[in-house]
Order: sequence, then structure tokens, then C-alpha cells
Amino acid sequence: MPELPEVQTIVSDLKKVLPKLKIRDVWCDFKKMIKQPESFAQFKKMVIGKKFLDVKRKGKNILINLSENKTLLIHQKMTGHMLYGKIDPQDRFIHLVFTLSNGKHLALSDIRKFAKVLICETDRLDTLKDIKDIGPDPLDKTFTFKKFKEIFSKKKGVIKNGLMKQEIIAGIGNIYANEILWEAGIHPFKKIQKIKKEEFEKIYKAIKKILKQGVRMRGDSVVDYRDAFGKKGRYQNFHKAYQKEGEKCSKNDGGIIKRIKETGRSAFFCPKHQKL
DNA sequence: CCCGGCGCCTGAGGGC
DNA sequence: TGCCCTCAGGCGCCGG
Repeated sequence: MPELPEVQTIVSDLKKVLPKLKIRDVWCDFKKMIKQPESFAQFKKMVIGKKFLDVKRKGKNILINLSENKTLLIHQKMTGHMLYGKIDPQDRFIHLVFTLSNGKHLALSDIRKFAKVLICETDRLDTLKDIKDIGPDPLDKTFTFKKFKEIFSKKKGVIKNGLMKQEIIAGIGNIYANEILWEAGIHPFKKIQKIKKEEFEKIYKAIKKILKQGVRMRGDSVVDYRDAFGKKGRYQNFHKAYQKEGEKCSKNDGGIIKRIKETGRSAFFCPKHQKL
């Protein structure tokens, strides 16, 4: 499931190959994924002939900046991922394909069809809910401890849910939330209001450390994530908590990783060193 | 306003 | 073998 490191990997890949190429054609077999403009015919008209200028990320959103003041926003949701290169026409999970001026393709593969795509005027991007209603990016230089603590100390609920709320902080999903809290030594269900300053410091450091590590490993392919060239990431080999239920905590503290389901999501943690 | 729960989707995996 | 159930979880939406 693409979270910040997976999205960042795709964005870096695409940034290397897309700029200066043009869109020759576009094909789609699941038009529902296109949220804006209204019809696929309009979408097609808006992108054909446009040139790729830049590729960016905001939270889990991929922003592909095109010529003539257009930006493609892509959210990969659970199983979506962008692919660049020669696309296998037999691949039934590919639902959107751009044919590029160099003869290659840019495609969106998505088993579960949750991904969404939209076009926005570049200078109106900030008016989009997807952009304006999300919190700061945890890897941004301006995301300081002061800012982190300031944002979180106002929030209610438990820490793991807070970390996963995009309107508070943008980019963290279930895998990294579990890993961050394992690293920080904080129980996933600890109430935000009960978290002390030193604990906030540990969480802050863990956010930076774990997300950077995820980026370095080119993402987490525990399910079906691939980079823009179809290669797996490596972060799944470094999980300490996520999907480690029943295993010994790698801190060797005698804890056995426990799993608790709440509101559809699994929390994984070590009951020994992650205290409430 | 906030919180919980459901719907969107489909493949994998377990039980029988 | 094959059917059916559950699970995976990002996020929009709805209702209490």
C-alpha cells in the first residue's frame, strides 16, 4: 500500500524519465477512476499534446505537472502504482495508459481499482481538497519538532490513528505507523493527550528515521507495490512490528509482537517496550 | 463537530 | 477441486 516512501520512490523515478516527453494518446478501461474532468473524452482532450514538465509529491498524492497550466493528480490508494516503460498488453490490472512521444508508456496498474486520477489547473492546485486539506509533509525541512508537537498536542484520540490521519500529517499509513511506534517505544493506542514531551520527541525522531529508511529501501513491497520500473522495494525485509504477530520482538526484550484489530486496521506492537 | 462503520474493489488464503 | 468466507486498509461518505 503506497505510503510516503513508496510514493516518493515513484515520484523520483518518474522525475528522471518524464520531463520533456509529450503525451501522444491515452487509454482507460475503468473510467470511474477519473474524477475530473467529467468525461473521459474531455480528459483525453486535456492531456493529449501536453508536455511533462515536472513530477512532485504532496502527502500520498503524485503531482505530474504538464504544460499549459495542467497538473495530473494521482492517488494510488491501496494497490495502485505507476509504471513506466513497455507495458504488457495482457496485464489486466493496468487501467490507464498514456502513450508517450518516445514510444514508451506511462501506466497506472491497480488490482483493486481504488486509485484516483484528476486534472487540475496548476495555478489552482491549492484549492483542491486533496491538497489544501492535508497536513504538513513529515520529510519537509519545515516539519520541525516544534511544529509536530504543536499540531499533535491539540489532537484527541490515540496516537496510531493520529499518525495515519492525512489532515494532521500527510503520508503515513498503517505499515509505517506501526513501525514508527515500535521504534519510538510508544503503544499504538496511547492517548495523544497523555503523551509527554520526551515521548513526542521519540515519536518525532522515529517518524524521520523510519520514513527516510523507507525511502532509502525504495519502499515496502509486502503486498504488491512496485517502483515505476516494476521492481520491488526492500523495506518489507526490515519490519519490526508490521505482520510480525507471534514473533519475538527484535529488541530481545522478551516481548512477543501482538496484533490488535481496531476499525478495520491491525495494530502490531511489542507489549514489553511499547507502553501505554 | 467528531466518531464509528460501511462501501468501493479484488486476490490470497483458510476451512470444509 | 471448488466454494465461501474473511482479510488486506486508504479514504469518502453517511448517520448518530
